[in-house]
Amino acid sequence: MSGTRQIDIAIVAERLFAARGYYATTMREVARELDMKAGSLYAHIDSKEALLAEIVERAADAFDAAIAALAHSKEPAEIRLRAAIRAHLGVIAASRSAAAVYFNEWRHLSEPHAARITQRRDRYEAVWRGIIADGMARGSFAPGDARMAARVCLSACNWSYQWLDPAGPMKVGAVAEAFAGILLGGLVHGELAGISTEQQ
Amino acid sequence: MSGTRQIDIAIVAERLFAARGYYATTMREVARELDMKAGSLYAHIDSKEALLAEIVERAADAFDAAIAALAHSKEPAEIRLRAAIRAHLGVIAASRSAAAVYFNEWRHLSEPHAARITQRRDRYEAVWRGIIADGMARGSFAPGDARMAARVCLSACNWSYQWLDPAGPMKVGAVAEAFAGILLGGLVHGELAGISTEQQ
DNA sequence: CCTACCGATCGGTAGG
DNA sequence: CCTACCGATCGGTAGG
Repeated sequence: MSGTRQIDIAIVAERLFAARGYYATTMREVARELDMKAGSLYAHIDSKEALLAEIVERAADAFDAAIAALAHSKEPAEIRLRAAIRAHLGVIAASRSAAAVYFNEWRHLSEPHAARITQRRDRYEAVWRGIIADGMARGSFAPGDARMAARVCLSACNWSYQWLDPAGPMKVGAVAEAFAGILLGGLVHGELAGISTEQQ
Repeated sequence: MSGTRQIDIAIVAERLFAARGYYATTMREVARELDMKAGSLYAHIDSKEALLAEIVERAADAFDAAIAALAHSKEPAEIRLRAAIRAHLGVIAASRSAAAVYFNEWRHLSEPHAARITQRRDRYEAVWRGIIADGMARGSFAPGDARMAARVCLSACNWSYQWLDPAGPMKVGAVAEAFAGILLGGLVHGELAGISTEQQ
């Protein structure tokens, strides 16, 4: 279940699943990068899908862990949201391929598992929504639809996995500051009112 | 090349590619939804990949067309960016599955084609960057890194394909207003300075 | 961890 | 547009 060889396999699979996609990656490719034969992989794993499940679940763990301390913090909402942005981008930067698999390939999990991931993602989003709703309630953010505002923030942060590169010219902390500057600026000073209830 | 039957095939393929992914979708599934046999598809299309290429290219056309008038408009940057957000979300809402294929499956195109799509996407991003740089130069947006700011805005808008639903409780126009409220608020009033050049 | 292999299925074609 | 089929390749297993 957790031998060192099993970890090697997961690392290679994570990279290939991220680069080519789950279905486009064959177990023969995974084996080849480890100088093994495809059949030998199954001494360490149960199935290709179990491998995907493990990678996705571990990525969800990383996101959860990164904001766990913020969920019930008593800090002001601006501080908490800024920290959440930094944490979220930090997880992505620390493992772009895990993030890519988490965001793109989870849907290839079969049914009890896919629903579980959706549920975890909903809970994660609820933490962001809670921070923003708190800021609106206390008046540090402009009043508005916290659910939609959380989605705007998370959408921006999620997509960054497409281009965020820790080895790139801009450090992850600087990218997080840019995100926070715009998103917090918008939440504090933007015109969010009126987007709340008048929709049908 | 463009018979009505060929369009039917593209419509079905677009939906299945979006729902299951390119590799996970078989030509037999596409055929089955059209009450055909798999082999018969090839009287109308050249290959599975050519079908993907057509869908992706058409989606890129839709995004380009939606902001074409904004690229060289003389309007103020706030107006243009707001219009770009509305247009972008409008394209996604009008065809979520095309957007999903465009964002997720283009990488399965083989090489001259994949590079072409990357290039088109870069040019599209450059229009957004141009609008934001213009706003910063004229002082209607806070000074900062226009490239990064454009990425924040586009990242938020792109990810919306994951949940934006024209049949949902919130109208697309209202969603666009929420996006514009936060993103424009952040660009106008946010703290964007200092994120520009001091990175490595 | 390998050899050898299995049934299933894939994209695509030939010939009508 | 169908029948019939092809070579290739897939995830996975048996038996060592």
